[in-house]
Amino acid sequence: MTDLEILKKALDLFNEKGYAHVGMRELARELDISPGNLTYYFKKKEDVLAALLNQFSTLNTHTLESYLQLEPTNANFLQLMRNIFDNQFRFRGVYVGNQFFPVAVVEKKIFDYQSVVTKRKAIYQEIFSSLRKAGQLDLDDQDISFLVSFITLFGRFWITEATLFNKSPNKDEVIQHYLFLLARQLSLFSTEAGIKSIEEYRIKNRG
Amino acid sequence: MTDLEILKKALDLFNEKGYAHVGMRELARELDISPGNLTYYFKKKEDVLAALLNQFSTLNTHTLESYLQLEPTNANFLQLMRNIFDNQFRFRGVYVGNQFFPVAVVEKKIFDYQSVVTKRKAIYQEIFSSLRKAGQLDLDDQDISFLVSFITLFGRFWITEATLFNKSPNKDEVIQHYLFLLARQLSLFSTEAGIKSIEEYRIKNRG
DNA sequence: GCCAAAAATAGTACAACGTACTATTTTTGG
DNA sequence: CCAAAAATAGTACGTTGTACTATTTTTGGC
Repeated sequence: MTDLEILKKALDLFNEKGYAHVGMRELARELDISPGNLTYYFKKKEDVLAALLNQFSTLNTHTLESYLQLEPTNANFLQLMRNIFDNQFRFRGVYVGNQFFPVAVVEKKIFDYQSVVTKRKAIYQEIFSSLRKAGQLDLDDQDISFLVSFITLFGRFWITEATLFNKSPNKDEVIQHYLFLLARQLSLFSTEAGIKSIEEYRIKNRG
Repeated sequence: MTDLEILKKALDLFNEKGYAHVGMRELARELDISPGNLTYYFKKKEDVLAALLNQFSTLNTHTLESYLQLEPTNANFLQLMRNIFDNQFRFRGVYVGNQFFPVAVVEKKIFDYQSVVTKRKAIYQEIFSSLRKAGQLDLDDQDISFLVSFITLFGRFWITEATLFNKSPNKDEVIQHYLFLLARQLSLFSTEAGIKSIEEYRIKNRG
């Protein structure tokens, strides 16, 4: 048995039933090991959650890095967001709201969520600034900080809204929906070239 | 002992510690009654949650009804949203994310959350339409449906974001912050008169 | 004002949970 | 080959939600 096998199965179960409704004994049973053995790999259930969050976080970091290689266009930005949305959908079971996080977070040991948020904000700030410089967006600094606040909240909670009633909604459908909303918001601050880029992205991802 | 006394104390505890971290025994102890007696009033912990949600829901309904008496201006709309934000802050402990709801929701017995969301969407649709008719907003039907989607997500999850790290943030501060974001979003679709109305609201509420 | 019925309160118990602890088996490396 | 380490299993403890029963208190009709 390896950590990765455990995390894979755990994520499946969390996605299916929700973190709160998956027990350590159940996870062990699904893995065909004893509960005692499971705690050998992860002493606390929270540790499983934290490990998954770290997986998710590094996945997003890679997604972001490959975006930063491309030229800054609205189309590329939307593609980035689609990829991130994909990641979020894959890890939707770890979006546990504010009921389980703080225990792990406030003590700042296993997963420093707060600093992740701070970094993410800085990155979006950077992204929007470079989209402005590239002539895709037409906005002032206040607009940027508004967009950053918007995308921080929107990009964090769309998946929660989407899975409130339905733990496994149609992936392409919901991502399409929320990406569409995001594109519309972006278009409100776009130059002509920026709007063109958004439309190009839309055409490319329809047919 | 009355239901209302129990709910009052329960909300206090939920706000302070989070729903998942308040036990039935603890709630009983705080009320100076026995656990057995508590279950006489609320058979399940979920029932406490559902009752609080109903309180919250009717409070919002009243808030909304008094708005509908006023003339449709952006200023009045922002005042409405401030009042709703106030309500949400007061009941922030019941915003438990998608971990505890579904059990009560899917079975559709104690609190039909899904229908609440549907109704709320219809109401916002109505509100934006009448703001358009009143010359406050300048938007087409697609814009309205965008704004409705925006405000549904934003209006649901701002409080979750605000309390992710800090269970009791400064109320006026956070409400000011998120109301400011909302006003900016609204201004993107406002007529001159609408923008004026937003500014009037802002002046009135700064002192 | 009594007294059965109802309401309210208390106490106990059970299954499930997270998890700590110990014992046992298997694998590893000099 | 064999001691050390890693991996696995088993057990047990405290806590949780909650079901159940017993007891006390309140109520309403005669």
